[in-house]
Amino acid sequence: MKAEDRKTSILRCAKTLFSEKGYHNTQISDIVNLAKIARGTIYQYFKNKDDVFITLLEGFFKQWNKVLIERDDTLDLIAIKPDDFFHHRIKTTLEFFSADHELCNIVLRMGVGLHEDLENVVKSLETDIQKIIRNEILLGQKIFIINAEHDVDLVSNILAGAILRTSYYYFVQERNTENSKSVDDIAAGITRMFAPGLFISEKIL
Amino acid sequence: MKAEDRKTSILRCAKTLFSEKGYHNTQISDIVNLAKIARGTIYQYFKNKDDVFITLLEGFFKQWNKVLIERDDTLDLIAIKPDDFFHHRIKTTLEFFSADHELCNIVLRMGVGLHEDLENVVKSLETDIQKIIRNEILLGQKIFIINAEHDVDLVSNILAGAILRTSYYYFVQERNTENSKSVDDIAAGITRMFAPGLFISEKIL
Amino acid sequence: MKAEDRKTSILRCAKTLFSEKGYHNTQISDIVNLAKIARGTIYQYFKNKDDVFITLLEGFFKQWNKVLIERDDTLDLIAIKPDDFFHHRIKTTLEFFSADHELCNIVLRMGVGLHEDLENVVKSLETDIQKIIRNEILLGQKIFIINAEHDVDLVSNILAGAILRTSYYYFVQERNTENSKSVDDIAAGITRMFAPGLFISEKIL
Amino acid sequence: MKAEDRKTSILRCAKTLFSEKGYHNTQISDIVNLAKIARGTIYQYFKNKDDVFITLLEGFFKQWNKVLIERDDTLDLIAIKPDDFFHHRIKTTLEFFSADHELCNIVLRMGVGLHEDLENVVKSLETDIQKIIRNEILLGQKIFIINAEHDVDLVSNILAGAILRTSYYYFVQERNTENSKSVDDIAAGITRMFAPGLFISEKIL
DNA sequence: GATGAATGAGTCTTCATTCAT
DNA sequence: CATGAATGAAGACTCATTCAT
Repeated sequence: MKAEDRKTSILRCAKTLFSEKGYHNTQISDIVNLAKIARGTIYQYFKNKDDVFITLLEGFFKQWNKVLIERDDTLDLIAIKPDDFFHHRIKTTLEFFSADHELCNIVLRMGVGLHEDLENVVKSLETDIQKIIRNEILLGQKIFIINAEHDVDLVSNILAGAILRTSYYYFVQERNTENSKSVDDIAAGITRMFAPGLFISEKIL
Repeated sequence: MKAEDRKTSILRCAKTLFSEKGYHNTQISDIVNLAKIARGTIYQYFKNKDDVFITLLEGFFKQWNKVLIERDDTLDLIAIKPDDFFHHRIKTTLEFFSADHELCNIVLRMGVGLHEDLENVVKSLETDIQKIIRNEILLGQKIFIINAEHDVDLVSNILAGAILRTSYYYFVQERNTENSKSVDDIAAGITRMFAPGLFISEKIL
Repeated sequence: MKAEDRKTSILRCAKTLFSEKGYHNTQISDIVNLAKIARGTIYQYFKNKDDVFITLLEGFFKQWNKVLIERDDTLDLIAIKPDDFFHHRIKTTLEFFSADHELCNIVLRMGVGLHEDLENVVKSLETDIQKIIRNEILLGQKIFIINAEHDVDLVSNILAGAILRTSYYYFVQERNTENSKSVDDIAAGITRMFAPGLFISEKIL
Repeated sequence: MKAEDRKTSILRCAKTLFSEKGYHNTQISDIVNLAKIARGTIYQYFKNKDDVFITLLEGFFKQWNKVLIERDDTLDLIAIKPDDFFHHRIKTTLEFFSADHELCNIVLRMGVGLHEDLENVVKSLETDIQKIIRNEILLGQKIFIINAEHDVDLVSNILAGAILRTSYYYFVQERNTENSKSVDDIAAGITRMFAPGLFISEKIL
């Protein structure tokens, strides 16, 4: 197997296990067993266990960013109505989470209670998500489509919390149950909830 | 020292440490050192490390429930306007989190990646919070003050996510920084965000 | 409660527990719980855990010796036939074991794998039993009722082993099952087995 | 070192220590020190301390059975006289014990006062030995060479007890003292003791 | 590159014993 | 004498990481 493929295969196995059992309860032996390689081989591709985990998280964040940008290219950013854009963004993020419930589980529930270093990686990831939302809101306020009364920090945290928890609920916890919901429905529901309070009313009407 | 006091003292020390370092990186030795007791003493009061952690979480949930009920007694539940009640509930919960940022940190960030048993305790705690919110919303819809269009599961998760994340942001992460905010302001901000979309408009006006 | 009674009560509880669970798996807490006394109290009556165990074993051996001597007083040691005497002794010992199956269990199965000191106590106890048998045989050979061909060490060990194991089998293992046997039957069976080889034939016929 | 060799080496060291100090007083550190390996290495080959001990006992029993069967192949089972066969079997077992006095010591004296599981292993081992003897006697009775008056359970326990104790006495306790005896002499002595009572007289004469 | 045996620091947990009240 | 909270030495077991082959 080529080096790059082996690395990918290890990451795929690690993702499954970290998602199922969390960081601490996933042993190096679990990963190498699942990947059908020898104990020592994993250290040819990763510095240590933390390195495997961080590589996974970083890949996730890069991927998410990329998806957001690609999807925006399909939109007419001038003509679009504010709540349509809100809905589009929510939906894109939810689709991303929903496509990989293992990654979703790791980011939303796992990987905490780690060493200080790792802890910071996880924290900054959630913070990054919130920062991006924050910038969107700031922009919205500058161009008078988002109510300027709202505190931008507060609202970005509200949205981040709502999106992350909703993703966890529908894509991990209730996945494949009768309670599950389509991404469309979730995005529409979130939009319906937030739009009236978020956007300058005239623009909506 | 009397037995009950010692137990309380151990719990207080454990809370501080679990909050600072997470479950896995808090050693029994850390706890007994901070509590200034001998290694074995902690095992007179708790079956094992898990037992300490679970006792902490259970105490938290009971406490939260109790605070909610007590605060409701000060309200005229008949006369109060829906968004005032919403604001009151948000504020009470935020006050509770804000009063004990260590517990807040444990519940919102820590205690994951644990054994299956423990994992379930933590999960069910967050689920409990969401279930209580869910019931409030259901009630609100029945008495026509909350928009029946909203899916009750979705909205309760949105609110739980928003509240938990906001609490974490302001009470743990930004605590004592220039970004920090009063509970009043946060509650008002959350209400302002949700009220327009949540409540039947005539009732608000 | 008077001091002597308390000591007796502790010993009785300890005996039950040592018999049930063996030395290592019997905790001081088990004993004090069963005796309904405080943890520290046991140390008023015994130097330590070993002291409790040794007191028990020593009491047993004194008791056994006493019973043998007392029973012999009821016999006409001159007139008795050799196999009757053999039968009498076997029976007395078996009766003694059978009367206190807890003690029997401790002596025959438990209390090994201990500290060096304790180990020696247990060893010397079994050795004492064998030594006593040895002396009887030596005497029997001197007065020409026991076949002088037999090696006295060997035969005494054979008898000790046979008796100890038979006791364990019938009084501990098969106690209260359909396999159980009366002391009389066991004694008769052992006699029937040993008499022909042990005794000078003319005396038996 | 190859895996199988290492396992064997650990077992050899463990046997020496369990025999010298008993189960409870043999620490994992003692074993790894003697085997000149690291603390963790032993856990690559055995689940835990119990596993080492049980492996040892099981190996012993398999070995003993094998030796008995192999030795029987050298006999003319039709022509042999009953007391010769008795003598042969006693001798084979004694030789086996005598060849490995450490194992002998473990089986006859140690490994008691353990957890319930282990206790049962040890018990069933002694029971197995007795059961095998029992079957031989039953057979002897069926073909009219062993006195049918004897209770088969009783006699098998007598023999097991006599053999186990004699082995312990000569191969552990008095090993290398002036009291020690050759295997031949012990076997002859036991035969002389049991033959007259055990076998139908005509067959002997 | 791949292997897997070996390592040993790090942790939890137990339990006999002490001692202030 | 009795109590029971406190002690801490001791021991089993884990698991990320290394390294000779």
